Amino acid sequence: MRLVIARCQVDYAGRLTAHLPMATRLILLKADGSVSVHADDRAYKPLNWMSPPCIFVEHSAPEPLGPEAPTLTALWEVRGRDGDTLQISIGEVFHDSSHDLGLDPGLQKDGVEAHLQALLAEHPETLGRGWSLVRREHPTPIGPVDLLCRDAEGGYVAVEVKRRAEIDGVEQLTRYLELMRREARLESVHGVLAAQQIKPQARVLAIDRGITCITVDYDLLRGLDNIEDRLF
Amino acid sequence: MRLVIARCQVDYAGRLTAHLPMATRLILLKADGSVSVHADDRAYKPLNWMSPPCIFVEHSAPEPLGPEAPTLTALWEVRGRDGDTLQISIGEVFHDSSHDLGLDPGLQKDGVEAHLQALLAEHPETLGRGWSLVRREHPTPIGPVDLLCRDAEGGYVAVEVKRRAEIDGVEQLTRYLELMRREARLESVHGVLAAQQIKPQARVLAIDRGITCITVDYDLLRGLDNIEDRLF
DNA sequence: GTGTACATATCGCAT
DNA sequence: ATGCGATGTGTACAC
Repeated sequence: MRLVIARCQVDYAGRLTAHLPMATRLILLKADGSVSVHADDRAYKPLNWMSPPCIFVEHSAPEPLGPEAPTLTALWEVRGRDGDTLQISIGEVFHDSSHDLGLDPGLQKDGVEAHLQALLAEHPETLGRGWSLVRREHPTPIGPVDLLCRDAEGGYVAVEVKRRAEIDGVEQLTRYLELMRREARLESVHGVLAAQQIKPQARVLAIDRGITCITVDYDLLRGLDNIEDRLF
Repeated sequence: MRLVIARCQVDYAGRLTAHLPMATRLILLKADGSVSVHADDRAYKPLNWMSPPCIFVEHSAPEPLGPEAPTLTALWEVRGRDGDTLQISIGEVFHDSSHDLGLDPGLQKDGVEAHLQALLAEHPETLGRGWSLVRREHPTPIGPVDLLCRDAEGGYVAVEVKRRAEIDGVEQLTRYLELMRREARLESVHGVLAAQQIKPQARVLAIDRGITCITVDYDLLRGLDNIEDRLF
């Protein structure tokens, strides 16, 4: 990884064009070939970047355009796979260092939607008394429904699981229901949106479409899971 | 901006929990208080981060847990606004430097959807012969339709503009059309999806719903605009 | 490879 | 603040 702090001017041309006037910034060159240009704010997103795979070329510094023009020390050009280009004109360099970081052992995550879905699959009774799981990832022609259950009366219920449900989650479940109801067996399948948090607008749309909203308690579900761990 | 290259272990707790084992990484501390932890790959995405506003606290180095345990030089804690925490245990430090970057003059973009919408608003005849613009951002109860036009016969047309149209663009326009058609004046409003590129699945769904798909040529539109610039 | 959905999405705008 | 849509979204997974 190479860290450069320098005055620079940046021009990107690809799906859009973008221009950064000359100013002092951090230029980050990673071992994967990627290049990113950071200002002194925004934790997550750089001002400009090029994702790998890409080709980095360093041109010799062009002659100054006039006696008043800033002296450039280098011109960097990064070419992406779709013909995207990132041109970085380097002025005064304040820092330039390289570091060998090695491979990262990687990230362990917990709490994402997949885990929530697994917990609900193991404990369908938390969605409704007497409910049982038919299968996870029940296939429909346009994609899998997260959970297919049966309620206490034996009726089918399609459950869409989200961490935070928004309007597109309702649209997604609506499409699934529409297609599932074309099957005789699932003609009267009911829809349930299960999420840790349901946005008000999503709730309104869901109710308008006869979809039941259930907010689930992730910590409670994890608790159930831990109790089971102790029992077995 | 402060750049630290160090062996570190990171734990994030917030919407999810995440753990990074001890390894050498770049820690970026920006002037806005944000913190991000980068490995030598994954392009511009940090492994962990905390967006501003957040509070940074440096604790004294804890005593080693045993004679074999790695010596920690510092323990950093970053607290976000929603109670998110990022804990960084710092081991050996290979680099530590600070730089004053100043405010960035900012980014200039061109070519995004807004521009495409503006060009189509100025040249509705490129969508259909004899078409005229009624208004941009025509309001509906659930949000504005990009363009409302009238065709050569005086019929209303609602146009959703996208750079690349996918299935959710069709859903969006469908919702707008459903609500617009509740108004007597717009009872028979027609739907048009206008985009530089339309994904096959989106096209199928649109046609199934009676929505017309039009691919627009951005460069051609810009050309029309330039010609106009010369004329006036 | 395409299509689909998820993300600690982030970001910007309007209400 | 919240809602909503766009993003040079990036990323993983299934078909």
